[in-house]
Amino acid sequence: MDPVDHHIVSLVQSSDGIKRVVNEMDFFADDRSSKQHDKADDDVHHHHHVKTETEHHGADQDDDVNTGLNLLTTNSASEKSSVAGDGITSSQNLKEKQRVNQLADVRAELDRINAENQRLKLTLNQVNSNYYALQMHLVSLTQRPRNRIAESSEANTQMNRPIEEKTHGEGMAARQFMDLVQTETKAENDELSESSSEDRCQELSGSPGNTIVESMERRQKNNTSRNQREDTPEGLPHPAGWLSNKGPKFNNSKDNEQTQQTMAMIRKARVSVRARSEASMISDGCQWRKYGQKMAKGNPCPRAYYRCTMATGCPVRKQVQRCAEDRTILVTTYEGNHNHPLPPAAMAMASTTSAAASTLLSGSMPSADHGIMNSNIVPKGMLPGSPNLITLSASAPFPTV
DNA sequence: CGATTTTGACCGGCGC
DNA sequence: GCGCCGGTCAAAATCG
Ligand SMILES: [Zn+2]
Repeated sequence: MDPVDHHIVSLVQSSDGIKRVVNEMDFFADDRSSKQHDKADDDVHHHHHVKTETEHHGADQDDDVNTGLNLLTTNSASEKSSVAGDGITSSQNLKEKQRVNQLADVRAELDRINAENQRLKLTLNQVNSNYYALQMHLVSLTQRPRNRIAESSEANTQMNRPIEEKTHGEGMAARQFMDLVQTETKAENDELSESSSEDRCQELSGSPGNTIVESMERRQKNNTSRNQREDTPEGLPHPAGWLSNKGPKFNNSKDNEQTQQTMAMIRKARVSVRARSEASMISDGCQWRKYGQKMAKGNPCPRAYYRCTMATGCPVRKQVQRCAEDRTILVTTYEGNHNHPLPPAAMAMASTTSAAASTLLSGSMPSADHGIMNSNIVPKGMLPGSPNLITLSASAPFPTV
């Protein structure tokens, strides 16, 4: 159980590749140089620049702080003028000067700290993104041998039923992945989620036994809403934990943007898995509490809403729905990232989904080896009793880059 | 008795 | 504003 998880962590921490990758990301080199000067103007400038792409909250805070300082200066200025009438001007002036200097220093310090904060935030984004990429990689690596074993040992009747076509499909899978993502993302699929469920079923049945990867995309509002919206992502799992021990410097402002987008996407990522199952719910290793059920408009099958109860406050939700006519197909859509470590069985799936989603949505991982990722992403060996896994798709709330 | 399911109410977004 | 719709809440019911 734990070994797998632990394996991930250790691999993350000790891998040279990661460190190198992390080192590559250094997109505030300019800031650092300017920061060393401690020049207020530069900092302010950067600050402003940052403000545009930061979250709402931070900007407000900054404004508040600045106004407060300004008020202070005005107050002291008035005081000075009133006192200056007495006659002792030089000492007062000096005092005043000192004070202003102090204030400037404080302000500069504050700006610097803000910049630092911002930089750390970006760093965290980067690291998270890479974490997901690596996680996916690891899953793909750990799953391939398992599948091979499963294939070799044909004895298992219902357990770990390997998907048959996998032999040559490995390289294909990834490519299909990307291709489909590209094409389908480009093509306007307005509301794939419900209305086109029939189509998807057809697609699915059309190539039964073959892994189909779709990318459904539900555009919400404008693309503008992606930059901010950084409000306490409770969905972020352990990565924050091992992040703290290191403060790597980052580079590559180009990757930065991509990373941010990727992270934003990962946060809202939806991964839908369609499986062929008679059971009403596939066991994925997590505990779920049903919190709702609705009848979908287009099809007679109700849709059930579940919430993860493995940890209090885990934001992960999933909805399970049966396909309209082919009732044997069960569509499970996961949303969010787990708050807590998952049991390994669940990890096989969940990490795959989230990580695959990250890859899907970002198109290409920032500063990660693309070559190694071509391994099979689709989870195959699953929990006993779990049906053949047919499809996996991810959706982004906005058109992918 | 605690956890989970059921199920109608409720709510926010969106199109008219 | 109104009604539809997808999604969630929460009280009651049910389960183990
Ligand atoms: Zn969870």
